[in-house]
Amino acid sequence: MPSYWLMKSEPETYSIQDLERDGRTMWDGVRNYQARNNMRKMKEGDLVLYYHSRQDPPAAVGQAKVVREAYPDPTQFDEKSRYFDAKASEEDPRWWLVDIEWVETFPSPVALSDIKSESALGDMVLVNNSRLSVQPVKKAEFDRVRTMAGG
DNA sequence: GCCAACGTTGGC
DNA sequence: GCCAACGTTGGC
Repeated sequence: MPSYWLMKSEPETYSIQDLERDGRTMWDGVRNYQARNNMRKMKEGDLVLYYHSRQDPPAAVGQAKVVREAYPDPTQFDEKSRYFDAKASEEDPRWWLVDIEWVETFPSPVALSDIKSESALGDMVLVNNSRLSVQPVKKAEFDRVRTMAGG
């Protein structure tokens, strides 16, 4: 049985349309331990709500699937990368990532305001800790958001 | 673009 | 190990 997650991205950086075009991507650049730890718990086949932050309105915009379990984020070793981390080494990586694959772009995105006004979604991490960029979601929450997205 | 909330760093 | 200073996130 898959687990469910929510991953945030600023659409200007990497949108659901970019993921749809690319098919799959490496979720690099996460530099928060809690978010990293969540990625390390992910299993192949887990499902992800794709969320656009810092857009108007912020919204859940689609669905993705974990296709490769956690491995070291190569950008932490790349001095030219903005994600370079001098304290990380190949022997002792700090940052991990997963690969995800596009599943669906929602026919109608579910705005944060709609999520907040849905009482069944009141316990979502999204509603209570707005900063965590990779977070667990309950199956019932995932299904509810999917239903609200129509189509 | 502002700024509150949160996370991290580093001096002590 | 505390906590002030700083940096980042992300809703508004």
